[in-house]
Amino acid sequence: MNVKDAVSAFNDYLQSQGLKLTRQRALITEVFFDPAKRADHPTVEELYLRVKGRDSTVGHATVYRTLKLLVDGKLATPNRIGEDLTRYEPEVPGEHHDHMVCAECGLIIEFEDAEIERLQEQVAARHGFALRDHSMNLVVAPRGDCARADCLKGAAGEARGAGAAR
Amino acid sequence: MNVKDAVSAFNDYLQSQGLKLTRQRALITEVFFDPAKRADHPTVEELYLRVKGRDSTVGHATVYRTLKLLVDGKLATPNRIGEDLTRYEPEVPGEHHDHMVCAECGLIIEFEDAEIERLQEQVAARHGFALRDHSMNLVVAPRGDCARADCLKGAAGEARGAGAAR
DNA sequence: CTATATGCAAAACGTTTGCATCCCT
DNA sequence: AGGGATGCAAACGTTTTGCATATAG
Repeated sequence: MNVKDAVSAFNDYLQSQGLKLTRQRALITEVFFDPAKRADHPTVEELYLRVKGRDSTVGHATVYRTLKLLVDGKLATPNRIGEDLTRYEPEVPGEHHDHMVCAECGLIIEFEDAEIERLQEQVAARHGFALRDHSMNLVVAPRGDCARADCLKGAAGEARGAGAAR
Repeated sequence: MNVKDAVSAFNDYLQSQGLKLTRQRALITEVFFDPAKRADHPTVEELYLRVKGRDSTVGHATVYRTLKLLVDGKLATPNRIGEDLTRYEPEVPGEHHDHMVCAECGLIIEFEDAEIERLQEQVAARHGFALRDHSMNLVVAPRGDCARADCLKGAAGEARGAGAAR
């Protein structure tokens, strides 16, 4: 999903709700879906600062409010990966992935595993429920040294969709 | 792990750190490990209120500070199951489980699945990491009506109906 | 035009911390 | 006795909200 599609999808959502695509909302969405930053999971503050860099008049509240709308419109997902801050990640409709965070350097790796998801549904079913959503975060440690920049040393990119550093 | 063992284990930890087992710390630990409440995952506020019921002089800060010590001592685990609040759960050394939360009523069910855990290790290994820890939360919905006797639907205050609205 | 959105600053929330006092060991 | 520990309230950082003004459609 490129920037233009994201803004367009957001606009569709806004219109369906009788809301408006303002200059600020478009800008925030553009910055959030900026291809150069797609791998990270910004906090509201980080996103606010990036937005501010392009338009210093945008206020804190607008970023919070817009992020909430993006979540409602399924274009963003809040994620509490670490411990404290809420991070948001750009969402590509239809795709799903979980996270792996390196305990040494904090690198966040995305992955998906169909087999695990199948088992999750089984577990829910076993308790009489239907699986509606899930979150899974693995805390991992490198085997050997952690070289920060490329913590995935030796990680021959197998498991597809593992959009780690690139 | 019963109440007495928990307090004792906490005391061991405290002594190892040159800290003291005070009346308040013992009380908070007792309340936290109260068998009648072992299934739930109290927020700091909930625990504070329960403690306050037994000794109204205990302050907010002490509960926060003690909970942090319990976490350091591996007797408690912070868990962000729903969306907002941090919930703490009594930890039994050697045991592990994940959570399933009902989107309708907020009921939290604990489960463990060896197969999923095995796959998690595989995923980590596939990326060149060793699995150190993980958290997994399933958001589920009852099939049809929630017929569970322990369905918390309508139970204000406790476990807020996670997720749902999206 | 009118409903919605904005920016600001203040409020609200959970959590932490400084400090004078208190209490374990 | 003395180094923790406590309770209180003030401080904190994040997120929300009230309000007067600005703007999209």
